[in-house]
Amino acid sequence: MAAHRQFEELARQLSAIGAVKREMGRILPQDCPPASAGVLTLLDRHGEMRMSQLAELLAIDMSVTSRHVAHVAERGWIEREPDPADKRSRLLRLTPSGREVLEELSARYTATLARYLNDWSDADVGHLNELLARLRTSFGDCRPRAHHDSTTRTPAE
Amino acid sequence: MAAHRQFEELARQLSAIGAVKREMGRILPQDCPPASAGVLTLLDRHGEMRMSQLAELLAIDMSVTSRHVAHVAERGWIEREPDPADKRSRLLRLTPSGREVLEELSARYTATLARYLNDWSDADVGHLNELLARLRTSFGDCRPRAHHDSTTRTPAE
DNA sequence: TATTGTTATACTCTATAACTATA
DNA sequence: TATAGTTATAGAGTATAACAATA
Repeated sequence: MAAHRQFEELARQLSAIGAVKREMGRILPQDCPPASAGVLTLLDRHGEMRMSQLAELLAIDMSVTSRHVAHVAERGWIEREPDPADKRSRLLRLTPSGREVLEELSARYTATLARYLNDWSDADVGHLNELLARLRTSFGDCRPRAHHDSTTRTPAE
Repeated sequence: MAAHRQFEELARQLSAIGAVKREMGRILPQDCPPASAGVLTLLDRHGEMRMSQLAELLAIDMSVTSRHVAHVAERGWIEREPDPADKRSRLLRLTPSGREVLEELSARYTATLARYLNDWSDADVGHLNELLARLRTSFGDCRPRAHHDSTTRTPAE
């Protein structure tokens, strides 16, 4: 197990990494906020899925997911078909238009990272990716749980 | 330079790491949102400073910094004294009460990370810290710049 | 005239709760 | 009764612009 000091430093790094996330968000195309980019990316990687599955992958509440999905659906980037197996559910699927947006996203993301990280080796980026993935796994299901005790916050961010 | 594929993956990891940040935010004490914790932590690490310096360290606009600082000042966690060298500026300084909050923050952060990352070695956490610090350095000054072109967003997050 | 900091406004993101429709 | 999804409401975070005070 790691030292107290390392944990304090990690808390600080996590707090500060928001600046990088914001910078990445700034390069997105018009009408495509970071949340929309996340929805499209996950549908591309995992294929057709239901709202609840998407919310699980995004690690956010389904109510929030619903709005993000509505945003991309209104722009024609995804389709929402009723699930024949359960009429309460809707199956989400990328449209050709959505795939075009994804192409643009990919181009902008990689161009931006290639610019900022021009002195990073492939192994460096790979290692960071692995550690971030492991960090998320270690935190497991981070979505809000019911019954918080009254001494802790239940914030929004 | 790293491969296209690695950059796409990093973009995805950065997008998803928000879940971990939110979980860390949930364990903060009442009346102490993540932004307040950030202000207190930076004042502790770097000592007394001006608004503009704090905004620089937080990598957010000074207008936002002003509000975060007001929040912690209203709770008596910092003092704001006029800078004798420049009457436009105010020097920010932790109070004993602010240091007590910091003690609590440190305890909660480390306890939470120790729980989630119980199978991480000291070297693992250290390596992640190094890579995150390097990532932030590579992005340099990520705060918003004037004169964006019209094809990119200028979001809030 | 330029800079430091504050305030007003708007937008993004998220959580909780109430609601509808279906299982 | 329980579950999938939507909508309304509230709160946190940030950016831009306008403003006040000082350099």
